[in-house]
Amino acid sequence: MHRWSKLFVPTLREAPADAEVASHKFLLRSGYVRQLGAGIYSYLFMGQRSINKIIAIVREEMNTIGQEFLLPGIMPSEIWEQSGRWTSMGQNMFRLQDRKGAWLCLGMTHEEVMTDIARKELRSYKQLPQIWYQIQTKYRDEPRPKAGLLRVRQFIMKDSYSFDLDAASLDESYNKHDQAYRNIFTRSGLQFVAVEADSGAMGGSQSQEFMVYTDAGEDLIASCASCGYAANMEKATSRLSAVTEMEPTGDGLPELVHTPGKAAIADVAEFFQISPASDIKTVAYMAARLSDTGKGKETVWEPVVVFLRGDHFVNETKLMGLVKAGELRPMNGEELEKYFHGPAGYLGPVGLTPVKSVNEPGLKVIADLGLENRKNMAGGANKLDYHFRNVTPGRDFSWTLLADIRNVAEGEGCPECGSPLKVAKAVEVGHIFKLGDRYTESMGARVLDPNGKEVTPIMGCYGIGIERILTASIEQNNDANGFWLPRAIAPFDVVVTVTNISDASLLAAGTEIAEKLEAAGFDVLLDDRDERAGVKFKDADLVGIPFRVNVGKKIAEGKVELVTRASALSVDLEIAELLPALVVASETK
RNA sequence: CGGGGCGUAGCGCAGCCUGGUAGCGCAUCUGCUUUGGGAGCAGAGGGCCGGGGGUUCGAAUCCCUCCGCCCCGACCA
Repeated sequence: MHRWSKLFVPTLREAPADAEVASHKFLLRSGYVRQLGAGIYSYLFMGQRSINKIIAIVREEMNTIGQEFLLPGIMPSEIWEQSGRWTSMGQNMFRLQDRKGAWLCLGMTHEEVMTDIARKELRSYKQLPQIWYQIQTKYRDEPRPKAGLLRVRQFIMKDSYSFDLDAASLDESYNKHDQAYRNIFTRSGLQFVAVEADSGAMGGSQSQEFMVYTDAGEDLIASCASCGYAANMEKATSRLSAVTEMEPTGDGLPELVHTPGKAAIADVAEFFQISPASDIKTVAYMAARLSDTGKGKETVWEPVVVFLRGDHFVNETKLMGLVKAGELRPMNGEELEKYFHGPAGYLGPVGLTPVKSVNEPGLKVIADLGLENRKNMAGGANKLDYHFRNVTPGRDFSWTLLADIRNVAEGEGCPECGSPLKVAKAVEVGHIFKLGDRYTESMGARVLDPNGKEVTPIMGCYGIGIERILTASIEQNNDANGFWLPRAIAPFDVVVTVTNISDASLLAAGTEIAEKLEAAGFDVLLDDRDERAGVKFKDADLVGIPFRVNVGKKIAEGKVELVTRASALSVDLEIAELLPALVVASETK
């Protein structure tokens, strides 16, 4: 049992001005955390207690499938050079030199170290599979830390790594994590969804994110209420309803039309009296690709042009994956002139000569699936103040690749069942990922298979953001007065508020009740501060504790109040009824 | 990195435009009263006005520069 009068719980009546999202405000106001720098926070008593509870859940579930390690937080550059990530990680990695001038980095993830252990120690298929995990601080020099603990430069991550002999075995390791993660997030009291995720340009076959819906989130999730389909916007697809095609004019071939000043999609659509869905949107990029020039790898910028329906938007994550680009930027005027011979606003597909494969150097044209089987569309003529009509994809222009390259939009048909999709913001709390041999191959991890043949084990990696579980929970459970956490991750299960400690009998009764609850297995905070009742009620509402017991004047009738923070419901109970009532209440939470 | 904003007491802010040596609310400390939803009265303490440079008789205020923090976009637990 802890006595509030002896603790350091610096609550704030007002939120600091630079706190924007609910969890950030409340973490500060409740005295859970204090900020040291951009994306760098100290966890105080209450925050640390909550984090410890989250870690305990994670550890317990992970121990059912894997073995806990603790790897170094600082490491030499060599292993990162071997995996090729010393350069590809770029600015996100904190780098430093030791006194001898040797380069080191702070750990932002631990594939390299785990693989280093694996390659030095694993010799036989008989040692596989392995699942190794750790709960450890990660350092990432985020370009933009924000939203309190949601996006920071130092955070605690549970990261695990599996080593398997073959794909079937990796499936098992992956599925074990899937189940463990579901257990963890369920026990943490989060409303979450598992979604299909983008695997990134780094390769890897399958990837799933665990998301919690909240407006503070940075991701967009498309989901279907009727069949359960859910995917990150980076990956989501949809069914489109048919578009009524325009009637062809003249001989039905592309016809040049004078469209002075009609540069925007909406203007063009209005001019032709068509829906934007019948206009072809042109988006021109330069894409940075790592290219093997024969003498080492080099970044080259190549033109990539996307054509899609006028009412659709390019999904740059999908695009980067398709053309294997590390970076995209819009073409500048000079480049537009070079590849289109026309100005922005009047760009179009007719007359371009795309290369045949995305691996070929030269102009790559990606057409969105929404253009498949369409006809008689409008599109820029690559000439100032002119558009074509009667443009039929496939007949009047060709492409390097026909692919899903657009963002799905709210209301479009679910790819599985056709029901309207919903799009909502969410925060990522976990990610599971099949890596394949990306690291084991480059770093030289090999084992002998049953036939005595040397093979490369394949890996999976799996992460959980510890603080994000806390943050997401606060985002899901707050009101004007503060927040409430599920008992499993709250710093205390119950706060016993003695309304007036100058009444010695009240304090004695409160202390006795607190001790009894503690003995029954609850984590109890006794609010024995010399404050007015109102102050203590306000603080209790603020700091995330799910239950409160008020010990006040009703003690004269042998009664106390049990207040459930989430519902704000209060019941008067005989002291003897309190414990059983609390047991019931905390189980239904 | 691009765009926007902000740095004045622990927290929230005013003062800056139009230079004259810093103020309000909350918090803190003392005393009395009060004691179930952030109490009342009386008194007190607390500031290199983010750092450096410049203009000026004089700078929180004007100019230059650096630093920090927040928000919006490209990245991820």
